[in-house]
Amino acid sequence: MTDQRPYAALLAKGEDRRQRIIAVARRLLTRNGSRGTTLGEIAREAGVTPAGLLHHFASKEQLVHAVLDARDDYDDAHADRTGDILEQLAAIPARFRESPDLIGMFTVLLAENLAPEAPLHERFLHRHRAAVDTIAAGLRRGQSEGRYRADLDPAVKAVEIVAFLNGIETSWLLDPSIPLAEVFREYTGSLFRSLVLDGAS
Amino acid sequence: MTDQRPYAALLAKGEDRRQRIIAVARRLLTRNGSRGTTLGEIAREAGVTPAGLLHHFASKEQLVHAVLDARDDYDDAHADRTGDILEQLAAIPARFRESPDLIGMFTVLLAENLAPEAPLHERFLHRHRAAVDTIAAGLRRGQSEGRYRADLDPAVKAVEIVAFLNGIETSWLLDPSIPLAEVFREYTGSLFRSLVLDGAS
DNA sequence: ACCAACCTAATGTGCATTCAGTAGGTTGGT
DNA sequence: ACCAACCTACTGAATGCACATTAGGTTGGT
Repeated sequence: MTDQRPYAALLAKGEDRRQRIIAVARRLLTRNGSRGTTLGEIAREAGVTPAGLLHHFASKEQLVHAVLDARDDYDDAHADRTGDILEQLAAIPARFRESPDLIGMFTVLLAENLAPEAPLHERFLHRHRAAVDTIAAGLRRGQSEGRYRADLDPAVKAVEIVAFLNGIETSWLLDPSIPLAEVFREYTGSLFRSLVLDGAS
Repeated sequence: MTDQRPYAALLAKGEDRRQRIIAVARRLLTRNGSRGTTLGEIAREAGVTPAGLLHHFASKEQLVHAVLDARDDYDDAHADRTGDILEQLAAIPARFRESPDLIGMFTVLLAENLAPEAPLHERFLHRHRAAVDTIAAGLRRGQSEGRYRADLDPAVKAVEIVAFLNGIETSWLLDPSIPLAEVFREYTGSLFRSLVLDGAS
C-alpha cells in the first residue's frame, strides 16, 4: 500500500505524528478542557517538543479546531439519518462501553466556551443547533410516517433530548459508576411512552 | 440597624466588599469558569486591586470555595424537602427568568473538574451524588404516599433528572433563545406520564 | 501596640510562541 | 555526476506576556 520510497515514508511519518497528536489532544482535552491542557503535555505524550508540535499546527487554537474537525468528520461518517431515533438513542450506551474516550469532549469544551466572546462559542452554538435540528428532523419523520403521535413539538422535544445527552455525558465523566444502561433504558422508555402511546390529558 | 460607630462601619465595609467580591466572582465564574477568570478581573469589577482581594480571601482557590459555599447555603435555605418533586421541577423556569445569574455556575465549574485530580473534583462528585439522592428521596416519598407508581427505580430516574437539569442549564447558557418553558413543560409532562399513569409495557 | 482595609511594586512561574539551527530527501539545470 | 535551491520534520534555547502571590507600605480606628 504505502509508497516505500524514503520521501513518501517521511511524509507518512509526518502524517502519522499529526494523527498521534490529535489523538492525544482529544484525550487530554476531554478530561481537562482546553485551558486545563498545555501544549507541553500534549507534545510530551505524542513524543515531540512543544515547538515540534507547532510545526504541525500553527497554534493551540488551531490544534483544538483540528481535533473538533476530526471528530465532526467521524460523526458525519457514522451518522444514520434514516433509522428510528429511539433505536439510535438506545444504542448509545454501547458506545460509552466500546469507545469511552470518544465520549464527552464536546460537552467539556462547550462549557469552556459559553461566553459569547469565547473563541469557540460560535462553533458550539451552531453545533448545538445542528444537533437539535437533526433530532427534530428525525422526530418529524417519525410523525409523518405515522409512527409517532402528531401532537408534540419536535423542536421542543429535541432540545430536551440534547440536554439529556449532554447532561448524562457529564455525569458519567464525573462518576462512571452511575447505572448508565438503566438510565438510558428508562429515558428511552419514557420517550417511547411520550411519542408512541396516548398519555392522558 | 448597623452600628454607626466608625470601627463597626469599617468592619461592615469589609464584609460588604467581601460579599461584592463573591457576587462578582460568581457571575464571572459562571460565564468563564475558574481557569477563564483572573483575580484581576474579579478585583477590578469589585473595585479593589488583586492584592486587596487577597486580603479577603487567602487564594484564588479559596475564593472559589467561598463562592460555592455561599451558593450551597442559599440552596439549603431555599430547599423544599416536603413538596411534590414534579411541582418543584415545574417551578424552575421561573428561576431562570427571575434570577438568571444564579443559573449555571455549578454546571460550568463541574465541567472544569471532571478529572479525578482536579481540585474541586471531590466536591462536585459529592454534590452530584447528593443531588441524585435528594431527588431519589423525593420520588420514593411519592411512591410510599401512593402518588407515583412503584415499578420504577427512583435512583435511576433521579440520575436522569439531574442529567437533564445540568444539560438544560448548559444549553440555555449557550443559547438563551431556546424555548425553555416549553421544554420544561414537555419534560415534566412526560415525567408525569412515567410516574403517575400506567404506560404499556 | 495592634488591627482592618486597603495600596503599589515586586517576584516568580507557567506557558504559548518564535528563532535559528540540523539532518535528511528532492528537483531541475548543466 | 554534481550542485544550488528548496522541502519536511524536527530540536534547544530564547522571548515575552499573563497571572497568582508576596512584601512592605499607609491610613485610620481601638
